[in-house]
Amino acid sequence: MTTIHDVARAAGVSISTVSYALSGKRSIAETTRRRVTDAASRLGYQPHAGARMMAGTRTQIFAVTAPLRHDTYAPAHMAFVLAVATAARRHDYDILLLTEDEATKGLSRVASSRLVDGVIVLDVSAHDERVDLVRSLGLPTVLVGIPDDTTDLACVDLDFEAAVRLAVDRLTALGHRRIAHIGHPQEIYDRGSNFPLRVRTEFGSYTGGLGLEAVFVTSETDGASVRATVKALLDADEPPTALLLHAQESVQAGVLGYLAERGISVPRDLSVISVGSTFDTSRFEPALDVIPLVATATCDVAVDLLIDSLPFPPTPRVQYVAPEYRSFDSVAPPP
Amino acid sequence: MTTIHDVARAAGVSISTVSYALSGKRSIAETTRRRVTDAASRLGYQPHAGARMMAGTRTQIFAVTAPLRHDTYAPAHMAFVLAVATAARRHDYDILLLTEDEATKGLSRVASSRLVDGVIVLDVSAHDERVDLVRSLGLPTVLVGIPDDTTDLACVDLDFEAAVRLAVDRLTALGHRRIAHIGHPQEIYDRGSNFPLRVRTEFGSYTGGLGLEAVFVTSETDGASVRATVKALLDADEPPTALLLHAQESVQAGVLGYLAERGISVPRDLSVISVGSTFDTSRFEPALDVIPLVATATCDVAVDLLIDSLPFPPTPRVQYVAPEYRSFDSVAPPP
DNA sequence: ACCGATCGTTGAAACGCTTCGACGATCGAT
DNA sequence: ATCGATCGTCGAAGCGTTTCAACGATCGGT
Repeated sequence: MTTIHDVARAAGVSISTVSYALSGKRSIAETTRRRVTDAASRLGYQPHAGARMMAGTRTQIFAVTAPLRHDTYAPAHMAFVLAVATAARRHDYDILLLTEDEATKGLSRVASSRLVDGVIVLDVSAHDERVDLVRSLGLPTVLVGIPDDTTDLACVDLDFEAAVRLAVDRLTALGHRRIAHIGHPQEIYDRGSNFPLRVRTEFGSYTGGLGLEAVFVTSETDGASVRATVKALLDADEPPTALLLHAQESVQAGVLGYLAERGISVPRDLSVISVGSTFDTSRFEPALDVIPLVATATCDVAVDLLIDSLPFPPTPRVQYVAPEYRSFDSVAPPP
Repeated sequence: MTTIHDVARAAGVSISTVSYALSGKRSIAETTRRRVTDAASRLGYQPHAGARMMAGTRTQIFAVTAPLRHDTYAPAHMAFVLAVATAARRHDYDILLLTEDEATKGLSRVASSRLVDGVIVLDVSAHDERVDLVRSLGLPTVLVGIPDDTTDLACVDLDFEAAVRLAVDRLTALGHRRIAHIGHPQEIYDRGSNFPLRVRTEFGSYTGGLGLEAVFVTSETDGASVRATVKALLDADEPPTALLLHAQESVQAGVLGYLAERGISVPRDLSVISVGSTFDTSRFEPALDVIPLVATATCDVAVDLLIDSLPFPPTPRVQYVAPEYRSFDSVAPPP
């Protein structure tokens, strides 16, 4: 292993000069700096992580806690973890993965052992046990997702409310007055899951404010339930002319399958928009207009927030990421 | 932050006594040990990770590299990462997640900065660029999956060959003589993906050795291709009486869907076994007998191998995890 | 030609831990 | 009673880095 001593010797300077030359924390003559960086890269010098943690104030590691609940959609989950890792690497940070059963114990442990400089908390639910913990830990932390009580917390999330309004506006602009929102299984709402609730609530109040006829329905995820849900919706006296989907991939696919089966054409007979989806709706048959939940967008913001505040906790705030509408021609004026 | 000094003062002993009492590396009088451990837990003492790395030889961190290819099945991927993390925690190890674009650069970095004590390489393919790297790094490493050239490497994987034999034996015992193996898309085999090839090869040679009529077919993952593949199989002159499935979840579901559509009853008309699957085949309709690829089983072995060898690289070897047959009544004698 | 400021560089301290060598006390064997 | 071995404890060195205080050299202003 090559140490800072080796580099110093090779460059013919003292170790402090090497340290300053590489960190840029003091002015160093350009020629000296070159000699040092050359020697360093020639020897393949990498500072000893432990020594750096010990002497400096940074560990260059973030902890990420990402609970895997039984109804977690693994691809999205993975995408968020990866997005955090990628964003962190851009700032020379590595990611320490804390598993669910370690969510609290693990956080305390890495905090008091000074292993990490900060924490990214993923998939935050309305009442999340990790929230109180990070508050008490005083470790720089950013939450991805918004809990009920955001006191003292820095949170980042897609602006689901704006996303709903964006979708509804698009539909009303085309003349739709009767819109149905198909959501997640009931259990999700009961448990206080974060954004499904926010979507549902905003859908209710925004359409209400506009004087629209709006219906909200939950649906279990199995094929039969999905079909039954959509059937009930379409067989009503005054069926909706547009659907706002916020549910898992298989459910949305199931809805489209059932529509095709009944010979209902999208968007001619019925307009459909997918909101807050983490998967690719352009590969559906037919492709669906979508206001996606983009892992990279959200996680980039979260990591930037954390980096900027170091070594202190970020200023408490709720940072919304603006929604973006992606059109694949699944909406049209009502028939 | 409470340091070893604080504990020493509280317990009325020297810091070296604290260190020995907590590590157990020298004999300490029982009463002294008690005083120390009491003080430590009372003060909530956690050794400083950096200091420990610096002084000791262990960092208590493993790196995990888990590339996310475009055809990676995310739930399985996640399950393996989690399984490694969980197994590692049992030995007081944390997991540093290396993302795909960092697969090689990241490995070198954590190696030369002495950030990790070892590496777990997940989802190894036949010709994996990470393999040469870990060989040259000399860092204790265990691969999950088996590359073509295993020289100097410690590898762990399900015994896919034995799994195939187990499945075939089950079928022949019931009297089946014509078995078809539906595999992954052609691309997967072309790329040299590891276990799909091993399954295909063993299926060919084992059924050949038994004098069975065996067919191997690939299938793209879209619904139409799956249906076409199965149709061709069943419309042959002498159609198979049993299917051995080794493909992704949607393909296996598609096969079952098409069978149902054609009014073919499993297992009355056709026996079906799923091999090396990472998902839950018992929730299929009908449920499928399966020889699963269990993430926890494999990763536990991998982590144990690594832990046991520390601080040296593990003895090179290929360690197979025995397959296990789980019956859900999807096989029966041929009609 | 001299003084103070600025610039580039250096030695040394400090970070918290592990571990080695040493030392007094205790004990069993002679 | 004496000696050697064993046991429990301790002081101090050392791990590789960052950073502070300090120092000589250079330079512009008088």
